[in-house]
Amino acid sequence: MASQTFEHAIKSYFSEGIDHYLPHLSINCVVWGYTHPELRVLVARISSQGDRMLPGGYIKHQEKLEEAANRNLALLGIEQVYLRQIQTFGDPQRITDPRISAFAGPHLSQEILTWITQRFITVVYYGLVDIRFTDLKPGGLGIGSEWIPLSQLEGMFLDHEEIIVEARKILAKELLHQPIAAKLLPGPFTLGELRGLYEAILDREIDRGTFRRKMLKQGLIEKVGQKKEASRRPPDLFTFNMEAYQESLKGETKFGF
Amino acid sequence: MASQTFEHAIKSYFSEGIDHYLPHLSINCVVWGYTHPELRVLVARISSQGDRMLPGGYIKHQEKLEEAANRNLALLGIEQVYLRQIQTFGDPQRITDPRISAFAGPHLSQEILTWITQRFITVVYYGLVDIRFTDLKPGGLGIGSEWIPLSQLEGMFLDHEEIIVEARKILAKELLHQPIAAKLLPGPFTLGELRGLYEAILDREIDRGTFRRKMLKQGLIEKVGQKKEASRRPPDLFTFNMEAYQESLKGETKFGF
DNA sequence: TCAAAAGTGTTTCAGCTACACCCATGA
DNA sequence: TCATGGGTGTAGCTGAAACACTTTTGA
Repeated sequence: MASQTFEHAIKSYFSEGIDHYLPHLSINCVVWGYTHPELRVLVARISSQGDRMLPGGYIKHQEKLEEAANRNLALLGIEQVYLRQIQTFGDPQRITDPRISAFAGPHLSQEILTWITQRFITVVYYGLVDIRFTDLKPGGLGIGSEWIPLSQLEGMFLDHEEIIVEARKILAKELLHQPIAAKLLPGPFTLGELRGLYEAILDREIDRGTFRRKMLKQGLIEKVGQKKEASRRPPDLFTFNMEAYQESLKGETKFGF
Repeated sequence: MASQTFEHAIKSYFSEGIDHYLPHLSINCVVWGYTHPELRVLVARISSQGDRMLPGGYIKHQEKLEEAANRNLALLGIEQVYLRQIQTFGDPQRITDPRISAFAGPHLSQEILTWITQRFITVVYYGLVDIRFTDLKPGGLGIGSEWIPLSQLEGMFLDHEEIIVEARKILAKELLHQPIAAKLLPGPFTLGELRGLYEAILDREIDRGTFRRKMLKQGLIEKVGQKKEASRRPPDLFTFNMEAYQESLKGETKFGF
């Protein structure tokens, strides 16, 4: 997206002043999206090479944690996203990255440099969005953002790759208890696509027949038509029924495979 | 336990100086124990009335989060406890409690008062211990600690009751995926006691026969003798087999009911 | 008519539930 | 002998897995 420097982005982020934020604390978000048949993560570029970091930022003095997460994501064009706090990373060693000075740029004030290199405890949220209805825009820390597949996590800043790996585990667990697919792929979708999503998250194959019966039996999705496709039988199209979805959250339904 | 004032405990806690700790950050622990047939939580008294808070404290500048949790628990006599981070609570409103000035005492320095009333983001851990092998000792913030049943959460400080309720939900979920009973009741125990633990956590009855077969089939517990008891058939005694326990953690075994 | 993916049917099996029945003990 | 809780047996249900079979389409 944008084509400014990371240094410029940092200055811009602190235009209000550093003392608007709580020291030692940061927010990071692992936002998941799905483009058949791949699971993707939102990352912010911090160099014109392959260096990347998780989207995030700092917390204002009178701001709730989730508000901070939402505000920092909104800077990238992600709004009204499903968010859940997953874990807080606070190892004193986590802020060491040899690239930090190279990225930051030579013209930052001492105040900002001190801020950037302090110890951070970062509260991590994960988010689920439908990539198809999301438009990224330049902004926030970083010089543009993008959706990258899980197989391309090279070059992540600090401990951000580790954070993503942890978030990945939580995602797999969560899938078995909550119908999170409804957030990643609300519809319309074919059962082939939905099954692809489950297979991507769980990292294994699922029998087609079993999958169809199980999903339909849950009563969370409903048929809305047929998809026109080339060279083969057109598959049914479904969407999640949001009323049934809300209802299901009350019970202890199992969504696993 | 001890019989000092909360004010004294606070002064003692800061004897090294406030600037040893990261501002705006605290640690709280929800430590679970089980005395047949009740689940209990460790709390610290902060008044001679029924006012209580979760054990916890602050984080040193070069200290890992889990180290901070362990250090603050060790002050109460809890050591080598199984700990897991569960959630971070950071609502700006969470620090308001009308009782705070009454508890703190009139002779605190301005520095300490400012510290106590700042905004805190608290990283919460939960712990599992066998109450039978635990000796509480006076120390830390608070004027003594005790194990209270879940039905007696009145008088908790700040949002600590809410934190316990959240931890309770996580405990119930966790039980289905990890053999956490091994930490609460390593053994020896009867299957009646173990079943009581499961029923307490899950808050429902479990069929005796089903429970026995399922537990034995998992292969995590082994018979070690018989218990002498009055007026009825003596039940078998079991312990967790820690080797099998460690092994089970690698797989994706289900421990649910 | 073929290939390909979607949809459906069916068999088998594992595991859980619920309940009945016995066992061992001290009063 | 009885009451009590512990241990065991078993019929029946549910649901998942695996695989075969049918359907629909454009090439």
